[in-house]
Amino acid sequence: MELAPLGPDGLPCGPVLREGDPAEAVRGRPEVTRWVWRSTTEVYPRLLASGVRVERCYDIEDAEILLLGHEGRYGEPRSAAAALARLRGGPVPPDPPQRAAEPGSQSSLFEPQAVQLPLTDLLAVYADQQRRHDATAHPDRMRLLTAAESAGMLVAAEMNRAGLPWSADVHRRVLHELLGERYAGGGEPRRLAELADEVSAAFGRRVRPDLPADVVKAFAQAGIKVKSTRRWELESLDHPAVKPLVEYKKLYRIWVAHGWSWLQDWVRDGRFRPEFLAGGTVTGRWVTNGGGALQIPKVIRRAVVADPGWRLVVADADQMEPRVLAAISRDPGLMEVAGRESDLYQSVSDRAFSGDRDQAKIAVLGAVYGQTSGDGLKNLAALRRRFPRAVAYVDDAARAGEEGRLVRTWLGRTCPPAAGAGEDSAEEAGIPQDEPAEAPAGTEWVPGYASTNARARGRFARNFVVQGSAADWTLLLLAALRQACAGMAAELVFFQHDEVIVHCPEEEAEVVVAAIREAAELAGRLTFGETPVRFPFSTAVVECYADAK
DNA sequence: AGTTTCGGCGCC
DNA sequence: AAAGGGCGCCGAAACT
Repeated sequence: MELAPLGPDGLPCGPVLREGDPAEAVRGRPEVTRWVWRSTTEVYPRLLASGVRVERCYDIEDAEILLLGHEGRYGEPRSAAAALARLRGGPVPPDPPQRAAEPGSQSSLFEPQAVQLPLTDLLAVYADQQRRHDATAHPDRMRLLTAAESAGMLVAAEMNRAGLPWSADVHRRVLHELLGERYAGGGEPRRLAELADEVSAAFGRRVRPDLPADVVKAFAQAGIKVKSTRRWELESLDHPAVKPLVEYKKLYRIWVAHGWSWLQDWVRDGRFRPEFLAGGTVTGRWVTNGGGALQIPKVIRRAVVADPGWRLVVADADQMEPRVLAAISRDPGLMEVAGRESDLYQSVSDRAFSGDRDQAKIAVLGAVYGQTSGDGLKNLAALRRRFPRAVAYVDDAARAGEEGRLVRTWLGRTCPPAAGAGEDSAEEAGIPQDEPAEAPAGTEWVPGYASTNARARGRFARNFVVQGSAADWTLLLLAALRQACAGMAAELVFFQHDEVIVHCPEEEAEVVVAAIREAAELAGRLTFGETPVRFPFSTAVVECYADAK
């Protein structure tokens, strides 16, 4: 378990530590504020378990992933051992397979470790990575990115240790209200059984509402053709089974995903402990392993309750994605509306949609997501007239994605040419891969030239630059907020894309609220440089998560 | 019997 | 009215 101290200049300042207890090593060098190590997820939980916190770190393997991506070498093994092999010219070892998380296990604590490198080798990789930062398009931003993501990994490890305060009693009460009594044998609870009976009665025969094929067949026998049993499609039908069916599906979902067995598996000692993983996705958004922590249904949030005398500070970034688009595109009009803290969609609609906020919101999100039909597309033209640079920015990204070129976030996180949008998976599924059709040279890009897969890549890339740059910003936000909370009892306990929860004693709550505001503005300046764009948060100080907003 | 994919839906 | 991005999770269905 090798780690080395870094001086203020980013250079190793020995002596270095080869083995033994890393906690002792860190304790022995209190003047060191930054450590370099192979993997935060393997080192830092052990440090925390020993009561040791570090201010900053540099994660070699995480930086390797980001640098390989930036260099357009996405498929290559990203372990420190692989990086060293590339540096020294030896055979490159493949990455070890990933392992799924078990409920309630602090997985990375006592598991077999990946290949360890002697510290001198690790530092050779580190030095090489520093050189590779210099070779990127924006070295300062790339340095900020690897630093920010390392900081995010510290935050994630600390959140994993803290856990989200969770009242099992409240959770059980909510489940009982929604689902009714449980029956022995683990079958459906009362309310679901009743709804299933109503569905069957409406069809005149036994129908299992949880089986899409059965439901489609039942509608066909009733003379109604449906392509799927998605809710929006069902709700357009005129049939007595629709209402209980939709209600069943909603409750069924809660039962299977956040019901009694979930509670049994994931909540212990008043805490829900998912495993947060910073940088788990191509876009830089976080993921969680186990427990569906980023998909807690609104009704279940009733169970997130602060400890006695403590509060939850729930903070939600206001219209994050269009504000980020303003900052990265530097569209004058969009920067102007994003320079105010007031509702951005309302401002956009005042300018381009005669005050219809919903239309403006649909148009903006449609532009960011690459909507191909419907009202969003219709309103895209109005958006393009008023905010031409902003729309051009995402259009350019989409075209680059279609053509297989690299696309980057503001700080330099790079979208692989065929990631996510299905080129690989489509290929594995046997879908023919037609070449992206080229628009005639000199013509302006229009949708429709490209193949289906290329268009999917385009939508991915379009969204990537916004969603990913937003993730860049939130990493710096978290880092700043973590630092602000360092001297207090306050703990970060939850993070979900544009929303953060801090658990703190009641008397610290107002300080935390202010800290969030300051961290957001600092993160904006650090990430995007001088920009008029503001990044306001809605904050609520509550005892129960469900009472926020 | 064990593993992978699919359909659907939760959150942003 | 109904479609675009990301992710995880579940049971069933479809495989090997």
